[in-house]
Amino acid sequence: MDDTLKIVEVPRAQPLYAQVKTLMMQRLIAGQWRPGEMLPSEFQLAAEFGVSQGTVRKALDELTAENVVVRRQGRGTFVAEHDDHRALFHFFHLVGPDGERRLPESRLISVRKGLAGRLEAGRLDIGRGVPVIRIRRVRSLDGCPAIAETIAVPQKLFPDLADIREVPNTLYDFYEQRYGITIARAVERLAAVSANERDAKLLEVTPGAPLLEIDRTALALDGAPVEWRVSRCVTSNHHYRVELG
Amino acid sequence: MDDTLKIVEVPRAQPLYAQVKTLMMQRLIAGQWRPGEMLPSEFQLAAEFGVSQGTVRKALDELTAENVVVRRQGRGTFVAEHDDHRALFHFFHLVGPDGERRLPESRLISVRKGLAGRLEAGRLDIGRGVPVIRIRRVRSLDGCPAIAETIAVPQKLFPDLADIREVPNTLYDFYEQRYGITIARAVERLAAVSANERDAKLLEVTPGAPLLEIDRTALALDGAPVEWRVSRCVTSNHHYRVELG
DNA sequence: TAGTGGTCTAGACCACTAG
DNA sequence: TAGTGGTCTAGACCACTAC
Repeated sequence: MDDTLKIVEVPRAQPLYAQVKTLMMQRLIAGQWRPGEMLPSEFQLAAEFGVSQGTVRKALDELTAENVVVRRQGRGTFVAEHDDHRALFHFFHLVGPDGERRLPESRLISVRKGLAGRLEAGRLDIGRGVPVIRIRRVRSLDGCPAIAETIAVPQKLFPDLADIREVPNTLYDFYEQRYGITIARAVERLAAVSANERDAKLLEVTPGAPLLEIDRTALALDGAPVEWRVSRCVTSNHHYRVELG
Repeated sequence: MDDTLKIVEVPRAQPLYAQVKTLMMQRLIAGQWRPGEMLPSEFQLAAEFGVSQGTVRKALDELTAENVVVRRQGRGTFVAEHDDHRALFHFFHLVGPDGERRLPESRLISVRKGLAGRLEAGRLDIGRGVPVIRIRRVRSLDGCPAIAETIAVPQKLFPDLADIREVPNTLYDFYEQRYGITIARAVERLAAVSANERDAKLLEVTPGAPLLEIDRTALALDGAPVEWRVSRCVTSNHHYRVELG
């Protein structure tokens, strides 16, 4: 077709399948394909990009491995969505003594507007003094308060978040549905700290008790940081689980 | 060939490439292909297994993704080895404030024989009272003692380990070269704890100081647990880094 | 130059899903 | 039954490595 994008300009700068993958990624970032939507079939995509079905498949295989799309035999290829299961499986690593994950319950403490401090500015890659929204909450596991959480996001990306009365338990699908922001990846920094007075009150432990601090920066599809979250966790009944390849 | 293994007995119980992968994995576990060795080429493997080159490639792609083999264009496919880089990159997650990894230095405290207690028996999947070897050491980062480590392994798998005077810094390549045991995967359980008297002395902190406890079970190629390691870490100058997909 | 893995194609058939 | 992804094949050419 005339309006088909020419992919190869300088031959073999990148493999064809990588170019196709980049083009599809760009559409996903631009919101041309929305979460939950079905993508065109392999043959349609192959025709559109002017490559073979196998090349499209290789690009889709990589996007599948990165949890960007989900493929279901007989049904089609869909843009990945943030449901409870994904939140729990990919972004929540606290498990009980049995190794089983549990979805925590949340109690909202406050939602406030503010201006980015040094740390927030660094983590969110914005300037100091830029408006942010801060959320505080306590999350419970098995009925016991276990996680004291502070969340900071740029106000620009989440315009009316500060006016929200009830914040849902799993935030990432909320970000996606209400603000069109998909959390694709995250980096966590873990350290052991001592509970301060406030932690102690919220988590019902003695001041000075050891807590696991999880400092998470969450990134959107395009790699930009969009949320900074610090969770202080009681680990007497739960632990953080990591699998190493 | 006459002695070629027939792969398909019940057609399509598993995809062909998965069967090929399993067969190759069995050879790796049996030590028929040793770490560092070169595997036959795709075409040779395809001929041997009676499948096409593409099917072998798919199996090799998965083994590559699992860090079991390493492929180098123009050279061949090799059984993965435990070098310092792999130890650092796949099995060591403590990084400095800049996010860079550093290889820690080790000071050996003791190597002792003993009998498996309840926890050791559970983690190593052996019976209580089975002979084990316990290693204690302190590891330093940037010259400061930062990790107090206790390691337990079944004596049966590491016959003369208790007689060793000097234990090398990176144990996994040592296990591989001396005992033919390849560590393929590991599961870590993280929690925050308070330093006891011994921790405090070894790590030069005050008793009660918060420490990050890393409880790791390391698994061999066949999935059997072969090492249990508990590391208590000072995280005032370093943190444990996790990337979430 | 020969041998290896890396890419790309074209086409076949199977397994699953939905109407 | 039609359409989708999943598997498998056969063959071509390229890029890299070693001799």
